[in-house]
Amino acid sequence: MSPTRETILRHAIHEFAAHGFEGTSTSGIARLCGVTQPLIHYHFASKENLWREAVDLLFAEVTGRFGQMRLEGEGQSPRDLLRTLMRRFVHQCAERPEIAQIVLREGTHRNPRFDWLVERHLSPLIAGISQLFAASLPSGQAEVMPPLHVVFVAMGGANLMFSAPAFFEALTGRSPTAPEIVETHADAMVAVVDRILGIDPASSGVSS
Amino acid sequence: MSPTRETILRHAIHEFAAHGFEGTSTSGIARLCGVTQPLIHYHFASKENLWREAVDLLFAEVTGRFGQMRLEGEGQSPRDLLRTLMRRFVHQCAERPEIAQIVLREGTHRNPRFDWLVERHLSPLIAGISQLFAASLPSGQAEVMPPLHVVFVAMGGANLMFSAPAFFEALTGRSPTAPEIVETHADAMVAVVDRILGIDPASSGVSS
DNA sequence: GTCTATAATTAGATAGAC
DNA sequence: GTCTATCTAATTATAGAC
Repeated sequence: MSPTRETILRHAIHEFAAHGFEGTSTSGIARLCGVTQPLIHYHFASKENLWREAVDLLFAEVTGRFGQMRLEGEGQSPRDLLRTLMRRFVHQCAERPEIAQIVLREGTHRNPRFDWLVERHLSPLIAGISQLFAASLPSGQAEVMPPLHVVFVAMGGANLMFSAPAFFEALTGRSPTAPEIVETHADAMVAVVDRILGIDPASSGVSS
Repeated sequence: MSPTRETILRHAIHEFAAHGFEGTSTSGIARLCGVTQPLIHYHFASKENLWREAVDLLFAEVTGRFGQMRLEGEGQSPRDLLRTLMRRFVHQCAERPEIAQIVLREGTHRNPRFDWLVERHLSPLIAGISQLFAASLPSGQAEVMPPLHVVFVAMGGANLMFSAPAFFEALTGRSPTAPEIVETHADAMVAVVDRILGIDPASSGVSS
C-alpha cells in the first residue's frame, strides 16, 4: 500500500471514530495528512468508500488476532479459552477504541453502511464468542442469562470506559488507558466472567 | 413551555442522539418539526444552546426517577436497593437510549460540551451508584473489582444493546426493545450483579 | 412567533494542469 | 500522484417583513 493511502486511512479511522461518518469531513482528514482534499478522491473515489476501506483496515488486525487465538486455544477448555479471550478483549478495547466507537456511532439505527459492517466483520466474531459462552455456562444458567445477553454484557462492560475515555477521565482525573487501569479492568472483567460461569473465586488462581 | 419549543426539543434529542452534535443539522430538525430553520434560532439562539437545553430535558426525568428511588429505598439494604436500581436502569436504557447515545457520542474526547454534561448531570449519578456498590461488595472483593470498574461494567453491560439497537437487530432479527427481551436482559443484569456481590443463585428469589 | 431572503462558510466532488 | 481552480449543495446565523 502506498504511504499516502496509509496515512489517509490512519487519520480517517481516527476521525470517523471521533466524529462519526456524518461529522467527519474529507477536508479535515486531508488537512491532518498535509495533503489537499481532492487527493482523497483520487485515492478513494468517495467519502463512503474511504469509510469502508478504513473499517476494513481496522478489523484486519482484530480478525487476525482472534484467528490466532483459536489456534493457540486448541486443547484448552472452553472456560479457559473464554477467560483468556476476555482478558485480551479488554486490552484490545484499550488499544483500539476506534472499533467500538465506530460500531456505536453507526449502530444507532439500521443503514446500509452498518449492515455491511455487521455482515462483513461483526457477525462472525459474535457467533464464535456466543458459542463459547453457551458451552461454558453451568446447566440451567442459560435460561437466566442467555449466551447472547452475556455477550452483550461482556462487550459493553469491557468497552465503555475506553469508548468514552472522556467520561472516565472527567470522573477520575486519570486516563483509562493507563497500563495499571487497563490491567485492573481486565482483572475485574475476568472476575465477572468467573462469577457468571460459577467459578469459585477462592479456588481460582491467576488466569492470564 | 410553548408547544413549538417542546416539539423542537423532542426532535432535537432524537437527532443529536442518532447523528451526534456535528452530524445533526438545525435545518434537518426544523424540517422534522414542520417549521423553518430560522425559527430554531429565535427559540434557542444557537445550535450549541439547543443541544444543552435538549440534554437538560433528557436528564430531568432520569434525575427525578433516581431521586424518587432514593426515597422509596429508605430502610432497604444497599444490596436490595442495588438490585432494584439495576433492574430499573435496564428499563431506563431501553426506554431512553438517547442518554447513553449522547454520552457515547460526546465522550470520545474531552470538549467543553462534554465537561458541562459530566459536571451538570453525570457526576452526581455515578457518585451515588459507586457508593452503593462500595457498600455492597463482599470484603476483599473491592481489590479485585473496584467499585468504579464495576459501575462501568454495569452501565456498559446494561446499555450496549439499546445504544446500538441496529447491532442487536442485525444479529438476531429482533428489536432489543421488545418487552420480553428487555425483561430477559434485566433478569440477566440482576443475576450478574448477584454473582458479583456473591449472592448464591440457589438461595435468591425474584428480586424486583 | 413565524416567515422570506440572504450572508458567509463549508461540504463532497470534478476538470484539468503538471 | 498531487496540485489549483471551481461547481453545486448544504451549513449556521442574521435582517427584516408581517
